[in-house]
Amino acid sequence: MRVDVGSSLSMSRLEGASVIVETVASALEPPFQRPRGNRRGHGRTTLADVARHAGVSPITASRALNKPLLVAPETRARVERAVAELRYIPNIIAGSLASSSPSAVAAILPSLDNSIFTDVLKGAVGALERSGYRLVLGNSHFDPAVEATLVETFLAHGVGAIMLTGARHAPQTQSLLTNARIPVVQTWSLPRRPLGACVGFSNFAASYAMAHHLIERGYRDIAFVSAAVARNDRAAARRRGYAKALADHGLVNDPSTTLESPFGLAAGAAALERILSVRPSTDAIFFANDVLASGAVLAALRLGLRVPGDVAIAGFDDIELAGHLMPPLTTVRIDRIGLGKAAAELMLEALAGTPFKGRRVDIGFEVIARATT
Amino acid sequence: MRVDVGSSLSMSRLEGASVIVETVASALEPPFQRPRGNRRGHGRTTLADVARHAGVSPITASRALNKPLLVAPETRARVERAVAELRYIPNIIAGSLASSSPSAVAAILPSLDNSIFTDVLKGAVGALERSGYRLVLGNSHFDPAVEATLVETFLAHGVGAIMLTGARHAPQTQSLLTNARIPVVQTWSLPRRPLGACVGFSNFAASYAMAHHLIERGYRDIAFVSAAVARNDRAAARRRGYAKALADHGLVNDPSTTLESPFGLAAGAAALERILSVRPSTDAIFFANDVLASGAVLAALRLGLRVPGDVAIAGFDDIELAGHLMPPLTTVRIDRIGLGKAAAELMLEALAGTPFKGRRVDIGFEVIARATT
DNA sequence: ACGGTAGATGTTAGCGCTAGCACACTTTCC
DNA sequence: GGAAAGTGTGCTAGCGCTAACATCTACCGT
Repeated sequence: MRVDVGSSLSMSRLEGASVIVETVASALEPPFQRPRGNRRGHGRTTLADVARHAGVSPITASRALNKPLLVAPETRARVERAVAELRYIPNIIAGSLASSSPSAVAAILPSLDNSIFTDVLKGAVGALERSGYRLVLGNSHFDPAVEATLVETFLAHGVGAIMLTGARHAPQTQSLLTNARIPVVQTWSLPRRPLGACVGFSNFAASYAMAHHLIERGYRDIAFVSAAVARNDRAAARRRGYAKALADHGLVNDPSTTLESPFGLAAGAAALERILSVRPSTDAIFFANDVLASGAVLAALRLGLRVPGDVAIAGFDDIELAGHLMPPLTTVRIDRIGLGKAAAELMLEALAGTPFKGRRVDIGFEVIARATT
Repeated sequence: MRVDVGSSLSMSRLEGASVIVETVASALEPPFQRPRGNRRGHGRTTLADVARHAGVSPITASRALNKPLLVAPETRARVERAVAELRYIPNIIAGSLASSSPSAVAAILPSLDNSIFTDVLKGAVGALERSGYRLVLGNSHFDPAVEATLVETFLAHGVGAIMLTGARHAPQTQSLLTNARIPVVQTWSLPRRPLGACVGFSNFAASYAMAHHLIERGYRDIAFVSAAVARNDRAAARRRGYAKALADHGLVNDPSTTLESPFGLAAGAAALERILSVRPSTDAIFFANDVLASGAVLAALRLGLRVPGDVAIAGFDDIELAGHLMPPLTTVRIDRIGLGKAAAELMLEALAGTPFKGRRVDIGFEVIARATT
């Protein structure tokens, strides 16, 4: 295994000491003995310092900060004053080691380039806001091996729950997760037998619906572009939904106009040009994500192609840009913020003890017919 | 102080145990005594278990994993086998408490909605990849109070260095940072007296250059739109640069066409309409970020306005969309990935002991004249 | 042969914090 | 009025891991 790159996003709650501006920490160093062999030379203020300053035991100081209701108001006030005067910053590392209770949950996203994932994040952060759990985020770059390493890292850091994207994961990921016995939420799709719970929608059905919409509009010579299906089970499901719709209506599904594409506006533009050169009779292109579709719409404008006159274009996701394009893009709307929120809430419920295993939350989808079809 | 929402992105290095697929952990639980009063009922495999299984002392097992060169190859192999067989996952929390050495650095960004910040992230993650430090990311939502709380949280978590966005910070942030005595890198601007080091460019000069470009092209009735300057020192500096350029060329700087705007394509569109209604004679609009400018270009297309015929539009940042618009957007290019990389490298150097304080790295800017002006 | 040095492993003592219990010292109740 | 049930605080003993030192073995040169 090699170096792994991940990323984490955390949300946290921290009681802040009001800050006294003068520097007092060293002046107030207690004159008492330090245990010999004390290794910390850096002298960061500890809870013991605070306790001494407040004239209470360390455990009382700890309680005053973490379980204020168990401490007499007057004692608590003394501790709080000591905290402020010493500019005490708790050592959360030590705290969570001692209590061995998770203080964070993790989410692993395949990318941060696409705003669809940051929207999910937004929803999750919102739901976690008042929970007391931080959210740590990993970026798997659509690589199952990186995902597995991230899972391992997060387990090593003691997260209480993990949110994954998609239904397909490395065997190692699954065994790590099973072994760790922590709640897992899969997002963006609805596996029949989720690892823990899942929140998503039927990518197959959504894609089928969009393909159906195109066929209904009268398009007959349709092309399809998605991300590489090998690394992306959502893209794979969308391609299946598209293929099924074509088959159900007796249309040919030409493999030469069923493309896999990298990500980005430029890639969408390239796919458009490629398809029109491979098969000029194409009358509609269904892109399995809006960034590609937007790239194509913008390219059409540059090339002087009329949309949908010369070629219709449909997308998937309903990103902000979709509605601002000229013409505005037909797409499939997914409530990404709701998805993130639901996933986070499932994790919180699981951490609170609610039965969780096997729950499947369908957030649905909506075909938004705008002007590119 | 209140609940704080942040976010973190981490990059990490973790030696992975090769995984044996059958579940062996419980079967291999050592038959030996457990110290009485052991509080952990969950039975996660510890390093002590591994050591026992390998027939060595815990410290040797620790060394075999963390300082392999200090351990005889044969012993190391035994430990590694034990790790694999027991599916041992190290407890990083405990490790970093014991060693009290930082294992992460933090970056605080004002937003994840704008791809310019995720680009910086990309650069930073790249530089940190092989360093052994994780990167933790906080999202301040352009709020200095949230930033202060994030700083506090990160200090509580023991990060070794912090990267901030912009030059302006709450007094509390500054005092926390001074007190913590850890390296701080400020990004996106070049304060004369940085808290630690800084990496950025002159927002004033870049903005001046773009305004100069517009004036040079013959535009005389120029408007300016930026984010709210009160919460964004970069926007403030850009507005000053714009104003200076106008003044230097004897042009009027009409306050009624100097706008502050929320973020997003829709906001850019609204700003365009607002300016053209307030002052129909406006011949150019300089947007201090590309998302607003792009929203305006797209809106112009919808409204049937010719760009630059009816109104010229300039942006700032050079996001991907800028080059794909029709017409492609004139903007200021910033090497954001390079910025993130340089900032991360500064942190690493500081952690390695290189003198650091006061270093100012100018990454420059480049006016990209495309077709909207 | 000897101390000397390097290499490999173990012993001890915490890192800073918090469960779990123990211990006053109330307050409440029949 | 005495047991029962709080309330507030402190002590002890770790959480799982690792720094620092101590050992304990080769192996070295002179």
